[in-house]
Formats: sequence, C-alpha cells, structure tokens
Amino acid sequence: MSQILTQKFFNRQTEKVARELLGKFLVRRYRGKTTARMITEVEVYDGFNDKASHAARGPTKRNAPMFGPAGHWYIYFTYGMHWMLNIVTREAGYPAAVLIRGVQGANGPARLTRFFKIDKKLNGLPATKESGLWVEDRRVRVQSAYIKKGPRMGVGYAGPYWARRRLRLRIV
DNA sequence: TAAGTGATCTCT
DNA sequence: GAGATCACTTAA
Repeated sequence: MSQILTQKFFNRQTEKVARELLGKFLVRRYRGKTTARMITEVEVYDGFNDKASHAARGPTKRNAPMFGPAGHWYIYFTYGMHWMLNIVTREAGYPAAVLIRGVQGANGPARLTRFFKIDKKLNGLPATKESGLWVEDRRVRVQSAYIKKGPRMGVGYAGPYWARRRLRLRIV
C-alpha cells in the first residue's frame, strides 16, 4: 500500500517535512517507465533569514518557486552541469524548500537528478502523477536513532551561524 | 585537491 | 555588459 503525498504534507514546518521525507519514496514516470527510490538524505532551506538559502536576498527569477505554494518542485542548474531538486514547503509568500540530496542507489543531489532524468522541465510543476515526479509514503518507518543531523554541505558563504546549523538530515 | 562548466546574480 | 559565484562530481 502506498499513498501519494499531497500539498497538505508539504505545507508545514520545513524541518518537520524534511524529517518525515526520510524513508518516503521519490517516484519518477518518464517515457512510460516508473522508477522509485527511497529518500535517504535531505537539507532544509527555510525562510527569508536563512543566509544559505537562495531566497535570502529576496525573490528572483530563479528562486521564484520557493515563494510559491507547497508541494511544487524547485529545480535549478549549478556548476555548469548539475541539476538540484527541491520540494517547496510552507505557504505561498514564505520561501522554503527541502533539497533532496540522496536516494537509495544515488547519493548526491546531482547524481539523483541524473539518475531520474530530472531537469528544468519539471521546475515549478506540482509533485503529482501528472507532472511525472512525485513522492509516496510506502509505510517505511525510519526511527530517530537512525537519523543523523549535521551541517549543510557547501554553504560556508552563509557565515558561521547558518553554515553550522544542523539542517542536513540523513539515514545512517 | 582541483578542474570542469555555464546559468544566474550583482554590480557597473 | 562584465565579472564572480555556485545547495556538485569526478578523477587523481
């Protein structure tokens, strides 16, 4: 039995969503084939004040989905070759998202997007079957003892406070 | 440890 | 319009 996560799931506190996303399944339907992998690692980017977030300096063309409603994808291109996948949380107007950094068999945010054939075509689309990329609850329970929190990767530019906050969660 | 790679952002 | 930056990966 599996259940597709709806907007309601994502329209909550970002840290809570991130915590509960661990153990859920990222599901991709692409050219007639469906692939699913369990989410194993995520990072929180929450609010206007988070200096590590793209939203820290207000809305731009790129980060627009972060300011939109929950349950939509925010996908951006970086380092000239990598796509990053985020799911938007919280209500419209409040910029927040969870970066999906790893699934079983594809560790690393850019590896996972390559694995699932994810690019800008999905940016801004909702996490539903219609868009071809969504998240399912397949009743896997991840106990807190198996979740490790640590500082987010590659955000040293955000200053010590925001760089050190333990907003990266992964299953160990 | 460092190179690769190009869109996006922030100034001029 | 130019220059810097970048929520990374790979190969060494």
